[in-house]
Amino acid sequence: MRVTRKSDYGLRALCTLARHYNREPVSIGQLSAEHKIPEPFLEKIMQELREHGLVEATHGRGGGYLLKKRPSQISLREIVQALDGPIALVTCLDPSLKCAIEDGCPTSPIWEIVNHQLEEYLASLTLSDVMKLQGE
Amino acid sequence: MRVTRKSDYGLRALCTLARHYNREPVSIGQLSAEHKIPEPFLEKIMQELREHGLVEATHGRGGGYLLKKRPSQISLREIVQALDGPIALVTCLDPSLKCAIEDGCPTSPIWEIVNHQLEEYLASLTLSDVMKLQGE
DNA sequence: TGAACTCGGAGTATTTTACTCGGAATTTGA
DNA sequence: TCAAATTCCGAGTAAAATACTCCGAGTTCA
Repeated sequence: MRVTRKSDYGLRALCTLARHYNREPVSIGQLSAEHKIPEPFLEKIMQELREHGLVEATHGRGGGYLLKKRPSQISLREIVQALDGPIALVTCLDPSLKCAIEDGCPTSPIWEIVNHQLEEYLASLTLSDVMKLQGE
Repeated sequence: MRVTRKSDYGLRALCTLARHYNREPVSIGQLSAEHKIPEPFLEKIMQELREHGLVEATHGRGGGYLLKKRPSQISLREIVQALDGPIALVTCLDPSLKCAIEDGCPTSPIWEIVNHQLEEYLASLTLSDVMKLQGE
């Protein structure tokens, strides 16, 4: 029942990018220094976020990453899905796998409900909510 | 973002025990056959559930497990906590560990909220809800 | 007394997570 | 035009968590 460190790190980095929204790009070096995240690992994370359309990168000197959408348009759900893959509380619910027990699985209905609830809740929270909570 | 197989298996086994509530105990052998769970693994799971007061065991021939409380008194939260440990979406929130970033952690407030929401939701669902959803 | 059970501790195998490494491509400034 | 600063990409490795197994001992009952 845990989000991976990738999602945790990713969210932290995105917070910084949210602060820099509409300003100069932020490099891996800066991001990893600010959040104490190992550089090469964060590099992978940012690449995945880019592949999923959450950030964009500019190459070369002075380059780095920027949010591709407004902070209020980026939900926790997108972030977690981008970095951890589909949200599936039990393997049954992972679309890339199939449930071992074809039918009459006694527990999948309840997990489906919980899973759906969780997804919706994560979808309702955005980077700007995260920012708002920061000062407190 | 996944519940371990222990919780998944545990819930399945508890469903069977719920059907047998106030009847004869059910052995590991029966439970593992019904749900196709490896016997020695299920044995461990049932032991943990017993240690957490969710089931009770009777030894010897004809023995096995029974629910210790009514199905409507056993929540998904208890089950998951018994088998997977504390519900903590990020390591920050695990009471047995401490957050690496002492203060000013930018993301822990939001995770705390999501975590709390999830816990409450799991607490609101009980074994009898799981049973009700089964037939459908 | 022996078969059908659980108990408890200590192990192992597998999978997932958390990272590292190195070389190529791109951009900018001196 | 060259060197520094950056991302890109593919392939790897290390560590940790999960998913199990094994075995000997204790209980209960017929």
